[in-house]
Amino acid sequence: MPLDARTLCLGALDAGFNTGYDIRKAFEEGPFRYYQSLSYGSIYPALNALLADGLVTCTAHSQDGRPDKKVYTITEAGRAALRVALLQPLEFDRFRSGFMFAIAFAHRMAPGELSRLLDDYIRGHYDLADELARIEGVTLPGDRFLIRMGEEMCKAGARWIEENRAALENEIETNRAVAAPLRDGTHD
Amino acid sequence: MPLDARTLCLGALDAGFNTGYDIRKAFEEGPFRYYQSLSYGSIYPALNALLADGLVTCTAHSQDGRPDKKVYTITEAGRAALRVALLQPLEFDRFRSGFMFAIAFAHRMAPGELSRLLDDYIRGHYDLADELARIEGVTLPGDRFLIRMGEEMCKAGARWIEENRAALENEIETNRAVAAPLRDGTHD
DNA sequence: GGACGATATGTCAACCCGATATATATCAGG
DNA sequence: CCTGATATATATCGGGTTGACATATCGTCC
Repeated sequence: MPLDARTLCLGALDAGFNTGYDIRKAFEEGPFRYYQSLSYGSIYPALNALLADGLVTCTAHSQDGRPDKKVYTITEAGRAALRVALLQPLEFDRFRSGFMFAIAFAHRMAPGELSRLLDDYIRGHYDLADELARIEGVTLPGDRFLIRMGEEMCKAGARWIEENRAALENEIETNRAVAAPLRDGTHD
Repeated sequence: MPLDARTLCLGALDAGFNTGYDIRKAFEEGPFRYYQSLSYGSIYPALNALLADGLVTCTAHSQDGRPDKKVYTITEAGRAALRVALLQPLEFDRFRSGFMFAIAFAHRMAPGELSRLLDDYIRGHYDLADELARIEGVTLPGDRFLIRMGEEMCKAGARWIEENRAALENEIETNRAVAAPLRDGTHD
C-alpha cells in the first residue's frame, strides 16, 4: 500500500513540523525530501481531513499582518493511526527514472550524445552522494541510517556505471558499424 | 524535466509496441516497468494527441468480433520529437519509498516491529535482484545495461542494510533504555 | 526606495493512476 | 459441453497530486 497524504502529514507533525508551511518544507528541503514528496495542494486538504477526524488539533496564532499561523498538534489517536499505517505491509520502492528511459534508447543516439547522457547520470549520483555526506545535525537514528544508506547506494551506482559504460558504448558502436540503422521490431 | 505521457508513448512505439494495449504491457510487465509507469488513462489520450500532431499514424485493423485493433506507427517527426525529449536535460531519478519513511520513525517502533520492517525491506531488494537476474531474451544493449545495473544496486542495498542494521537496532534500544517514553518534550 | 526572498495561507487547472465498462475469444476444469 | 477465468482491445471517469498562481506582510541587501 502506498502512503497517502494524510499519513505523510501525520508523520511530519509527529516529527515536529507543525504548520502547513513547515510540513511542505519538510518534504521540499527537509529530511523527507529524499524519499517522499508532498505539495500544498495535498497538505492543506489533508490537514483539514485530519482535523475533522480528530487525529490532530489546531490552534490559530494570530500575528499582525500575516495570515493566522495555524499550529497543528498530533493527538494520541493520530499517533495510533500513524503507527498502524507504517506497520501495514508497504509496497516496494517506486522508482521513476527519465535517465534510464533515455538509456534504453542508447542505440538511437550518436556516440557523443550517449556519452554526455552517461556523464550527466554519473554526476547526478555523485552530487547527491556529496549532498547527503554534508548533512549535519541529524538527531533521529532512522534518519541517519537512511542518509548513510543513500550515500553508499549513490556511490555504488555511479561506480557501476563508470565500470560498465565502456562495454555499452563499444557494443553500440559495433552494432552501428555492422547493421546500419535498425529494424522497427514488430513482435508477437 | 520529467518525461510526459506523450514522450513515453513515442518511446514505446519506437521500441515496437504498436497498440494502446501493447504499450500498457510494456510499462506493466515489459522492459520499461522497472523505471517508468503509464496507464490506460494516460495512454489513449496521449495517442490521440500524438495523432493530431502528426507524430504518429494510425491504421485500424478490423478483426471479427473484437473491437478494431488500432495499430500506431511513429513518423519521422515523431522520432525527431522523441530524440529532442530524451536529449533535453532530464530531472534526476525520482525515488519514492514508503519503507524509508517508515524507517525514519524507527524510534517509535517496538524492536520486533523494526526488525520485521528491515527484514521485509531486505527481502524486497533481493527479490527484485533475482527477478532481474532471471530476465532473458533482451536484445537492446541499453536495456541489458540497465537490468544488470538494477540487479547490482539491489544487491548493494540489501547488503548495506544487512551490515548496518545492528547498529541502528542497538541505538534505538539504548535510547529507549535511557529515556523511556520519548513521546515529545512536553509533559502532559 | 525598490527588488527580492521568506513567511503563511489557500485555490485551481492540468495531469495521472486505478478502477470500471464493453465485447469477444480462448482455454482449462468439472 | 457448459462454465468461469484469463486474454485481447478499446475507452472513460472519479479521485488524488503536482506545480503554479493569488494574496499579503516583513526583513534584507544594494
